[in-house]
Amino acid sequence: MTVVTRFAPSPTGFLHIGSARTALFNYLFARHFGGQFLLRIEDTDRVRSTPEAIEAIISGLKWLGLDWDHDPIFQFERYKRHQEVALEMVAKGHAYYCYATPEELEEMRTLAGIEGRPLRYDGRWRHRSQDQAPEGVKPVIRLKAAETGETHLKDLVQGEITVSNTTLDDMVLLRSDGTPTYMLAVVVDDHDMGITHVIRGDDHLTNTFRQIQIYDGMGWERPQFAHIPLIHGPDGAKLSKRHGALGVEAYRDMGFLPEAMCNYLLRLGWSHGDDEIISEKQAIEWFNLDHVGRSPSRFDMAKLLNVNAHYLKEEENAKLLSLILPFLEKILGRDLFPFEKDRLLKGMAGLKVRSKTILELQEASYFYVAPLPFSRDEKAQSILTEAALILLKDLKTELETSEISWAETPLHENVQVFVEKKGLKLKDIAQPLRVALTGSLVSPGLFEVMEILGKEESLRRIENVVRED
RNA sequence: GUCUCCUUCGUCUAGAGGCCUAGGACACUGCCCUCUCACGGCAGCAACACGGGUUCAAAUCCCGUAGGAGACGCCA
Repeated sequence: MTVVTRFAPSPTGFLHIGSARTALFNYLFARHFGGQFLLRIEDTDRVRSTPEAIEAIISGLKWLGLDWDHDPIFQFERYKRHQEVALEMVAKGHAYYCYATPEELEEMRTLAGIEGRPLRYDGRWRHRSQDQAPEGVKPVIRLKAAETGETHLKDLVQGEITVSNTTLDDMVLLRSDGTPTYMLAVVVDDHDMGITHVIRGDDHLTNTFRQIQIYDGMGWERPQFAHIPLIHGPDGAKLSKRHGALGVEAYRDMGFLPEAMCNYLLRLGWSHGDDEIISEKQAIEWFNLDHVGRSPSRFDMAKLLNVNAHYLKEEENAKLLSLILPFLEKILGRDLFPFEKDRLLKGMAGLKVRSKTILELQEASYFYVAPLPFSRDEKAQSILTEAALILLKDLKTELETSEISWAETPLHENVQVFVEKKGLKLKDIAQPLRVALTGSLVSPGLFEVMEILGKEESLRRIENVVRED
């Protein structure tokens, strides 16, 4: 049997981090078994579904590299099929028309709440005949759920779960306007699409028992279910916007790499022994549902940052350059010259080990192309004492006249000798020199920077601070 | 309220009755490296929710208790 999984988001907002993980698990599971991963947009809520949200979901998935098979299926386009199934359920005696008004239902729930009963529909139209239908009320179609016995579910993550059928309620399958509810549409679509494994958030776990009633009523084979725990915020409560329930594009904008996001999300709730850094190839090879945990996990920005920093270090320099280019060109208000790109490319190795995100990388790299004079903060400025400036001036003269080749190691040696002759240590000139070259107290290694900037530019930068007074 | 699920360091987790004096990673602390900041290396801190069983032996199995989460819509 070929494995077929699906990701079925409702386009009512961005692709948030929990959904992204669900998509990732479905993707990996399908790829692991050489099966198919399908995308279905659940847009039956006509009021809340938007084209922008559809776009956000699709671009989010693409960014993460979770490519799906075939064209996406839009659930709303299948509403006739859903109606057909609802009617068939009525014909088979597994569903019935209900004429209760929304006000009536509201009242029913309030009363149940007061009396401490479950907040469920009481089945008042279950046994009434349609001749008693009130004038002008359009009915909904409700499931005629089993009232006795138990329903068993062997969930691939949660294990065996049994629920008494007395807790099931007669949920709405078809709304009074003829549109299907989620409960009906998922089941029909999952069945028609040949989904073999439904991997979704465990907020759907209790729904599953109700959905099983539809599979059974229609005589359809049930798929395998795997309900994965939700992601919680750092405080253990449901993930909210305050702590990370952002769209994946927000993480992209914060400077995270898609590989890092996937790796982090994968390890949240799933493990493979002590492995932490897992490539996509390896993830596909290793992933299955056996090692998905059953308890909810908390979103931890610090760990995400760490994983991102790792992938940043591994990433190719040219790729990183292409990621920071738009930022630099925007600040400078012009395209970069080839020699500037060249500098950045050479400097990338030293820059990327010092950055955790692309945003940090952008800022850290700016000095390589920034125009003189640098804007310096107070601390950097305070390093440039009179004594320091004299020292820099001497150093400049020394470097100008020296015949050494302008490369990291000889520069290091040369400057070393220079300070020692003055009875000083390298650290005595290091910070002033750094401020002159980069405008900052923090940067890649001095001599690496000097080599990359070249003799002319390095001396120009030193001259620039020396001349200020 | 009713039903269902969950519970190992602060966080993510390893752990399928003896390999557990409970391992790894992040975070944190200290040291080393050192021109700054990082990186890297070394070391440290730190957990089986609680109470009963079963067993020669339990983090692992069973039962309670507590705490947490989810579901209970003509939302998905």
